[in-house]
Amino acid sequence: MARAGRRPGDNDTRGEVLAAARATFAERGYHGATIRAIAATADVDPALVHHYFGTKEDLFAAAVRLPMPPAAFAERIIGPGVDGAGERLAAAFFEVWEDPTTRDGLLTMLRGAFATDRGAAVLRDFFGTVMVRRLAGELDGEGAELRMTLAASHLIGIAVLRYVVRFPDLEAASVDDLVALVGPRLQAYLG
Amino acid sequence: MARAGRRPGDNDTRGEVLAAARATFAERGYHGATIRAIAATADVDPALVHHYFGTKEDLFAAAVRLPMPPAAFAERIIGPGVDGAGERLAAAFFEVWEDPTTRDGLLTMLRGAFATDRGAAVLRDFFGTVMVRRLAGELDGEGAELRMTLAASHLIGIAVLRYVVRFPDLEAASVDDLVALVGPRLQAYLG
DNA sequence: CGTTGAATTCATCCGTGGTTGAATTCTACG
DNA sequence: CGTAGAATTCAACCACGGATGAATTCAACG
Repeated sequence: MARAGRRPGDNDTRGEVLAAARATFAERGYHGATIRAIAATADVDPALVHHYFGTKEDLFAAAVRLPMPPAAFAERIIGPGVDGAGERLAAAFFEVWEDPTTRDGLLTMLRGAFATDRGAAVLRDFFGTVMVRRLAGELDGEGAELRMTLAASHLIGIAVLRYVVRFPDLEAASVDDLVALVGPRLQAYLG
Repeated sequence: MARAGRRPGDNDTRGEVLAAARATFAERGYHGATIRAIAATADVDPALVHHYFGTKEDLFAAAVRLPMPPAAFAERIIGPGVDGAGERLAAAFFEVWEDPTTRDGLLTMLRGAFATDRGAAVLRDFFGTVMVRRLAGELDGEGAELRMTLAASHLIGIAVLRYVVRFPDLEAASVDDLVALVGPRLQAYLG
């Protein structure tokens, strides 16, 4: 079925391919996700994937999506001041990770950091530029950058255990409980 | 060079292959590490790898090494009581991760958790049985298991950023500084 | 020394998966 | 309508990498 040639009607196949790529990268990681599998998910020929996105690495780059403009993200955390920034950070973190729209893109980025050097670089950049440089700039005291990095590392670890490894205790916990527990620990690093 | 047949002398080739496997898995992850690359590192024919360790998955299982008997590990942390357990946990964590002997095995386990379902299961088991069940059992208060899991997640995150992604701020920090900063946050979860 | 078995390499097979260029079907626009 | 170009599939190539079975060299032991 599905013979050669353009399909009738008005359709956004490119978008479907991209969504399939996100879902597949998120679920199986860079190497585990094959172009063929992505194409199958999008119900499309593998060649079409290349037609739209070029090489697999290009497709990966297109699939990595940040939840919101990084600057806005940082602003939202630190804008109201250092007080309560820990809880705001935790809340914002879970907000984007729990949203099915953005989760796949984030998972793709996180898993990518383990799969390819370029993926690791993406994560380094994201954290370096946005989180640490911008947020740590507002903090007082010694070693603000290191403290900010440690706060970020905690969130990374939670993402790993809750969304990748699916550790039962963490997967079962409610977001409210998590924010209540994690927020103060983050605040301890920031204050 | 290296013609067919047994090599003269008394040598532990099997051990060298295993070490090469650990190093390669640690550096490139499960999929990135090829049997051929491992064999080349050990200066050996690929077939020999299979001869000793069977399938690639078997080799991976052999390469994942825990730093010490998990029970002993847990005992060391919680044995002296809840007081100071946070610092002891942090110290023990960095001890095994900074030791080049054990680091490759741990990296293999951590990266493996991202690459294959089985790898994720290994990590789940390790944390589930040892860390959480054993350690959380000694804690007081509500949600001891979740709190313990969160403490563990922080350590995982640090491992990711320091040893996998190689985030500069974290890589540059001294172990003493890290223990001093992280210990109290872990203690906050435990107490 | 001769024989057995372990250690090691050789040659090769085969599946998987990224990639490509040509062919086919549709839409848009004159 | 006719033609240009975009969307889509077809068919195939080719490299990489895991796996295997036979052949070769050495050690151990009688």
